[in-house]
Amino acid sequence: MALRFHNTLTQRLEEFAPADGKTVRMYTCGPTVYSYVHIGNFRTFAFQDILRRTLRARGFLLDHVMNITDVEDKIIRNAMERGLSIQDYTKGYTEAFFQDSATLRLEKAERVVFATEHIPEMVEAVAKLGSSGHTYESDGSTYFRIASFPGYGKLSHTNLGGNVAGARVDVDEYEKDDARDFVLWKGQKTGEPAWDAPMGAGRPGWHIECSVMAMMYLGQTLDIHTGGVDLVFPHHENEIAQSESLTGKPFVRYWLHAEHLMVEGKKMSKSLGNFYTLRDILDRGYAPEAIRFLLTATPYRKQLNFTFDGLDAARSAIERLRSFRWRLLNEKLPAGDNIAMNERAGKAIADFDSSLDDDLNTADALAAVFEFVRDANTAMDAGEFRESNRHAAVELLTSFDEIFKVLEPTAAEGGASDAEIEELVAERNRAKKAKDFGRADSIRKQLLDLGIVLEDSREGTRWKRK
RNA sequence: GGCGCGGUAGCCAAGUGGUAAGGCAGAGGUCUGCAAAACCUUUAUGCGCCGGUUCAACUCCGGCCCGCGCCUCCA
Repeated sequence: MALRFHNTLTQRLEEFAPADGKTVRMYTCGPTVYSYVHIGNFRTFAFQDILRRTLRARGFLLDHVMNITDVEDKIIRNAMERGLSIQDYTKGYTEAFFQDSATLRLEKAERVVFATEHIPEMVEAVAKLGSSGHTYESDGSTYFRIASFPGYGKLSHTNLGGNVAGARVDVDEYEKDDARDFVLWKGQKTGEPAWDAPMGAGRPGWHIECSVMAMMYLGQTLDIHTGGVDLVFPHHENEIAQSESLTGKPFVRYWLHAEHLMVEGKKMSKSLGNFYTLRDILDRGYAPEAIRFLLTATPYRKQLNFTFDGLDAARSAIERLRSFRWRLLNEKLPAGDNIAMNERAGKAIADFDSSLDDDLNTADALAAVFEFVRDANTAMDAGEFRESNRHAAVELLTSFDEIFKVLEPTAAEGGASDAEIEELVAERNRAKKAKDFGRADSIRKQLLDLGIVLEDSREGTRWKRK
């Protein structure tokens, strides 16, 4: 079955292939670095990571651009309050974002681009929109006139010509012809950082930033553009209006949007204050893999309610997979081959792949893996899993972990070294052999206090960090 | 009000017009110096509610109720 994605533009499941058949050109709206991003933001970035890895597993090359918005109202306000340049203010948050992403094992986009490094191109785009009659100036700022773009609303499927009764549109705050017109270029106010431009000193609006950088690196029509659902309107709608007004060509072939991470039934957000940063959760002793698993195990188009119970469940689920892998790699197995078992593994891999092909159905993909783990464990217990079956099973785990990336534990900082632990385990095994169980138990206890759990088996003692 | 997503076991969560995946948690059992791990059994006569179509619907159609999101910066 072919790879299929739900396209927000058409509201349908569509077969996907890059326009050139080989390289997927995709753009992701990255963070605005005015503070730490929270794990709700990371839900979307984790989805993009699953997307990247799946595309590559299908043999495509990637040219993925992620922007960093490093000039914006909150950044300017906070930087000015602290007497810092916007560069100095954003630097730490940008680095923290990269660090947190790496901690969650998110691949870095092929190109990470900064808004402040593309101002001339944005100025040029605004000027070009002006010369083609899409803009107007008001109070020093330049606005995009929505009425000049007939397709406006096609992504969010809203008819903006009608009334907006009930919507909280505060018209008074703006000097715009139409409440939905949006700013392309913000005129400088006293003391604010600004760049020179034909339309007056100022700074770019958020929307033009993404259009310009996306098309500059990826061409006039992108294969994929992703973000959270809250960006559908107005951000992505505005990107379409600007971009297509500039080029006359479709801006994006496939729009993919991730649903929100919820907390106690509400969207996790800075403004509600109900958010956790990655650091908050790591401080509570959870491993990054558990967080990654939780964020990715629920398909991206479904709202995901974040709970610590959910994190506990994720931790246990990963542990089950790791235990199976340990057994697969270490247990002595009867010689030979069990053809049925190889076929079983092959079916699991096929199911895993086709689930991901189906709009990245991670929950279904995981089910294929866990079902195989149960069957393989059962076969091992019965002596029906043979030496030569290892290969196919390892292949499944490899396919799985190329996407989910949770099997390798994150190395603990500090604490006992592997060598020290091995020594204690060896000593305990000597004590066990001598039937000195008191000594053996005290070593078990000692290691447990260090966060090390022991599991005895016929093949020896396995240890793992809690 | 408009647009969108969703309501499946204690929790999380797949799914199909033909009789409910998977994970976590719980209970009982096997194994075990201890402890784990693993395995087995067990936990939804029912998939928000009401109608309709059908031999058959959780799955299709109609209506309704509820939750969430967007419509303002926002992943």
